[in-house]
Amino acid sequence: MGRPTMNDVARSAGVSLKTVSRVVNGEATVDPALAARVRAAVASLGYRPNLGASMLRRNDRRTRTIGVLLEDVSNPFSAAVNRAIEDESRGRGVHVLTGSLDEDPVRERDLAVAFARRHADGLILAPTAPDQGYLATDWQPGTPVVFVDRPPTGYRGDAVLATNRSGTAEAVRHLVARGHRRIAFLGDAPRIATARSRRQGYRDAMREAGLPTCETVAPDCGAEAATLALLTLPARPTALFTAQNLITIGALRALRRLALQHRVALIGFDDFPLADLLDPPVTVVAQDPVAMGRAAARALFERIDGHTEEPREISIRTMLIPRGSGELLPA
Amino acid sequence: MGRPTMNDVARSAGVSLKTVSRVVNGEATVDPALAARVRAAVASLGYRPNLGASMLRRNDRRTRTIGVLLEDVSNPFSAAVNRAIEDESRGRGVHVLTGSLDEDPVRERDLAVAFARRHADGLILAPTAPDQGYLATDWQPGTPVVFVDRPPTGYRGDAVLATNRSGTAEAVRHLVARGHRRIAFLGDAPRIATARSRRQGYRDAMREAGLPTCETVAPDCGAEAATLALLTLPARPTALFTAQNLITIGALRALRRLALQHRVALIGFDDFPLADLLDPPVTVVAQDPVAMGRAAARALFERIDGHTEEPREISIRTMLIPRGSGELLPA
DNA sequence: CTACTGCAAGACAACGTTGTCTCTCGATTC
DNA sequence: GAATCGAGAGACAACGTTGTCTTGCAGTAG
Repeated sequence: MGRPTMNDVARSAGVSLKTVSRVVNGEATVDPALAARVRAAVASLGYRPNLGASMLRRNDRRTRTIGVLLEDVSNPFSAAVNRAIEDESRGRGVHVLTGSLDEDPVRERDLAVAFARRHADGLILAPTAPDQGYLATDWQPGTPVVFVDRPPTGYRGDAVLATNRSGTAEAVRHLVARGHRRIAFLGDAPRIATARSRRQGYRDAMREAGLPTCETVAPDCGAEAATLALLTLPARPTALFTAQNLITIGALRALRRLALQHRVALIGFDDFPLADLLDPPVTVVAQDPVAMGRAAARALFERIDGHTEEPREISIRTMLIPRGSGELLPA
Repeated sequence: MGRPTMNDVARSAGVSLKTVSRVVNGEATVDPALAARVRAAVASLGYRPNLGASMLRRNDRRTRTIGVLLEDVSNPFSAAVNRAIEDESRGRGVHVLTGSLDEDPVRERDLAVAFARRHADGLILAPTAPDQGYLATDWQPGTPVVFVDRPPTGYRGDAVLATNRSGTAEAVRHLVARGHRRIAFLGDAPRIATARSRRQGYRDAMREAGLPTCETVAPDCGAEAATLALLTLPARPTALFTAQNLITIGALRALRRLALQHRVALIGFDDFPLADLLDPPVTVVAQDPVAMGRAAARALFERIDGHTEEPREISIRTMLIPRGSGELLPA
């Protein structure tokens, strides 16, 4: 004997199947006495409606589930986006299936397919594959996709992006204004869209100031080594811009190691907890992952509700938070 | 016209519905020529099986979905647990529905009910309600629940717990061994099970050493104020044990504010990023959230696979990581 | 040449629910 | 007092799949 069904409840209450359905769905056209009998039977049998079966039959064909694919739900940025999406979904009775991509294009595609099979009502995706063209065949046409953090390639959809380029340019100008002329940029591989935008911002500001650029690609795990190499150059930079969280932390370690943390300025992209408790406190270009998650969820739900305008690009402003490390003057 | 169904594929390939089903499910008893026709039709129509309908009819009645309810998927501990569960599920083709409870018992129950309606195959729960007795009526009997981080009350199930009590006692002994006699404990309200265990560990060690206890309940948001109050007492403690992440950080801020960070020792429960870059580096009792998530997921899958032994309690060892703040000597 | 075997493929019911149609019966209207 | 109406309740089909049973047909043995 599996779990009880509406039929079991109907038999137990001595009414028809359909009457149970009406009571369970709160339709008003049921005699209060019958409704009470039904509710008693529901309680005594421990009946619980089968959402899958109900979905199958209903006209709106909604599973009230969305898929969320982020870089890694355990990193602070993705986790905050994830949480904001959850909060935005809660009020609508929508639940969230999550997946971490770890920069793996195959996983991105596999999980998109898996969520499509589950008939998710929509997808929020921080793309990692070089191209999202596969969505045209693997994702259900007509079911909305909203991109977050990184723009899509080869597929059209709303995108919620931080002001990567202008935010970085602002930070570099901040360094220039304090007299720095040798400002190095440490960033991710240009394969990643956000890395490209931030690099552009750096170049914008350096060109404006008529300064030569100095760019390094720093792998997440090798950021400390890359920074050490940079800082032991003959004409070492007097300021660093680190274009991503893990790189910032690697750079901090390198500066600490060389006891240069009070002599070389540093601004990092993306805020992190305790940045203000370090010595010196770390100046950052803060993103607003909560606003990004919220905006993405809202855009998705608008589409799910039938909005059918041209895809939009929604910018979430970054904010320069001066704390000390970015205000150090050149030696 | 909605998305194509097996029937559409069958018509398009000129075969029966059932043959399509066989091909889609990879059954061997289909003529290769027919199978090829079916596959072509699947591709050309963009057919994607409806997992909900399939679930409904299949004998095993599995949704290949589990529910995960944690304190807050954006806090580093929960996020790491969440990620470990995801990794453990991936290989089994199981997807994860997540929810954040924010210490709200109502939300715990509501989300458990919602996941039950969705026929999740199992639930991993970090309980926040004072009692999980509701599961007996609201959760499907026979569908497994595994508890993580905190033990259940009023319901039996496997539980994966950190060594809260012994880990705390070890840390307090560490302080005692360095000559501290006035050691204060700052912890969460005793409503929370882990807070109680850690408090017990503190009492164990203090009694062992014959020292008087000094305990404060510090709300997450007011940890800094609570610490300030404690440190301005006439006979102020020479060492602090903070029983939780946010409290540790509040205490750090308070110590910094009073410029006591090099004079009052501090050990915190639960590690956090950058603890080693602070001044002084922060000694912690580290939990292993990845091991906890993994153990919980494995236990759940064993139950789903039919294991039916007595519920177990699985301990995940904490580890004292001496970094500096816990090795300061009393003034 | 007939009867039997085996296997591929189709017909049909069923999973648990909701949409639609029909029926009954009491209340309202002229 | 007969015709009309409305509302509550049930019968039945349908959603998209899979389990089971039946059919048809080729191959084999007697």
